Amino acid sequence: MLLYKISAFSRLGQVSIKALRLYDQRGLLKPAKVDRDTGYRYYTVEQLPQLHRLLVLKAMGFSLEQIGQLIQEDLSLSQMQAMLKLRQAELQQQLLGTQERMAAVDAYLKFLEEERTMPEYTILLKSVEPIPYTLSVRDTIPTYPAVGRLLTEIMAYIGQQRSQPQGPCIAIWHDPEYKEKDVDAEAIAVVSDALEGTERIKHKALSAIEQAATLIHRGPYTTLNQGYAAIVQWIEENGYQIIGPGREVYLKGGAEQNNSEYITEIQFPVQKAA
Amino acid sequence: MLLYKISAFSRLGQVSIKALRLYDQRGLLKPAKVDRDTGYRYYTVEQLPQLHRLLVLKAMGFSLEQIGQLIQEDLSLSQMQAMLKLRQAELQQQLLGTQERMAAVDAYLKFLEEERTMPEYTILLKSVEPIPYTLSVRDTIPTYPAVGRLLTEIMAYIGQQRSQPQGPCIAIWHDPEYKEKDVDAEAIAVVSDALEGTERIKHKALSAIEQAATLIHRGPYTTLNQGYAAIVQWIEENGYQIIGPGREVYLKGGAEQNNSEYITEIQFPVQKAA
DNA sequence: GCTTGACTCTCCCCCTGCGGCATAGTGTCT
DNA sequence: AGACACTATGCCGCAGGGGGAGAGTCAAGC
Repeated sequence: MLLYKISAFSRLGQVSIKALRLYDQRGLLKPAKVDRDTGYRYYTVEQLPQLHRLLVLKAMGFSLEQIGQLIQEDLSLSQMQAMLKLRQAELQQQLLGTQERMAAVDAYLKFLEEERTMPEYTILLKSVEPIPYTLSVRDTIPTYPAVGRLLTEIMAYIGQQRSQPQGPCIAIWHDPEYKEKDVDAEAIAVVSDALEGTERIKHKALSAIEQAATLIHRGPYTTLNQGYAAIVQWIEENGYQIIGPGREVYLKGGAEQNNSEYITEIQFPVQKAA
Repeated sequence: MLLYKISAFSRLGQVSIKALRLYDQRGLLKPAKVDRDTGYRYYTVEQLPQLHRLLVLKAMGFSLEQIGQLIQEDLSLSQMQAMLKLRQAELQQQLLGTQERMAAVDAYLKFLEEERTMPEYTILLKSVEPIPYTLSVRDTIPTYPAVGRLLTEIMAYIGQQRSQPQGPCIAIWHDPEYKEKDVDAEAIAVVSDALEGTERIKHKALSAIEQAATLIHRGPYTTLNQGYAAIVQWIEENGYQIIGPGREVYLKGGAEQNNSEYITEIQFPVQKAA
């Protein structure tokens, strides 16, 4: 049987020498013979079909470890099918991921094309972690800014209990639609675990948001509506829909209405529209 | 200005501490202040919008190095657009790659579903490297196996020149369709660079194939038609079309017709059908 | 037989974007 | 002052090899 040295075999199989050595090391394709003295690897053409199979599986995106299992001789048909289906699902996931990235790039390009200026807002799709310990007051308030009074109320209670907030304040707007007045609002402060609530100030956990469109707004509260316009437009243009109440996170804020240094994060739970 | 330690800032921004330290090191997001003595990093909420921008770009799939360029303050609109378009093209490539992998997995699964048996042939889509120095005879021959005589002719010439073939023999079938007789065939042997040709035995370079569907067949030449059936079916089912003459590479072969140990690679130049 | 140049071997570092772990120094609360 | 939670740096690992160093081998020409 004619033996080929590694470079000849590499030309026959159109695979790099480095790759062949790696496949040997990983046990995917052992040379037909290895010289005991010199360590030289020798291959035969009989191994080309094996290499071919290996490359086919690699072209499907299997990892070398998976390929190692797949080229076992005793692999049953159903095992093969199971791994293929798994790979199919993974590829589907990857496809969705790439498509989302594409959509984000496209949207950004479109924005630059139309506005001819760097965007003031960048919308980020992300998951929002749950917060296990919070104090919350939910009430109907006359106008949006009035949520400040609910927050003040909670902060007063926290101070009275000789404790401190453990993170930024949060507001949740429960109305399914925009309302000018009589807003169903919830004010939330993050607290340490030991602090208990009252009848009005309830202790609760704030749930996570699997997928949220988020935006960070800089400037006074009076300009928040610009941020809302941008995020709602983004959600529409990117084929998502709002599936829950929006949140505002007061990363840097206070009681004044027009302090231009405030920083607020707007979060909307969304999902891909059908 | 309120300073946050790294874990607090990591919670605010929903980014791991490890990532923040990496971004610092790569110059993507330097902390507002670093304690000279302890090395502690301190961040401000002002940096949340920056982090946000960074995450947006990351969600588009940019590498950290690219992000480093993209968040320069003096980046012009057109530079931004150029990088976005580049990224768009890369993502498009990635999308095509994943779709091809999906198609390969799907085809394999479908085969297993229908045949309920491990396939005898594995078709691999790959590029074929050019071969710079070859001797070639092209002629019309009565039947396919008669190409052996052309090859014998070339080998005799090579031996006469006191040289040896440098790789496997190759045949190219130039007929645009299958023909029973009077086949337009080309026989090719790989030689070293110095060897010159004759009037009949021409010295030429064998061009590369950008994308070829390839299959490795084991068995006598009389069973090659099974391999052809499999590869043609695969090409049709996977939405490709043949765009050039097919090749046979005699990886292990000889003059006999029914030697069952022969190994032959079949190559068809293809492209995605419109 | 000897030299030369082309191959081949094994090792080690590098790439990405962090996660995990080890070890040592800090901050804060009782 | 001790305990515990944080933080720092630094090293290893990941997948699939690429690149290169340093040393040993092979084949051909003289």
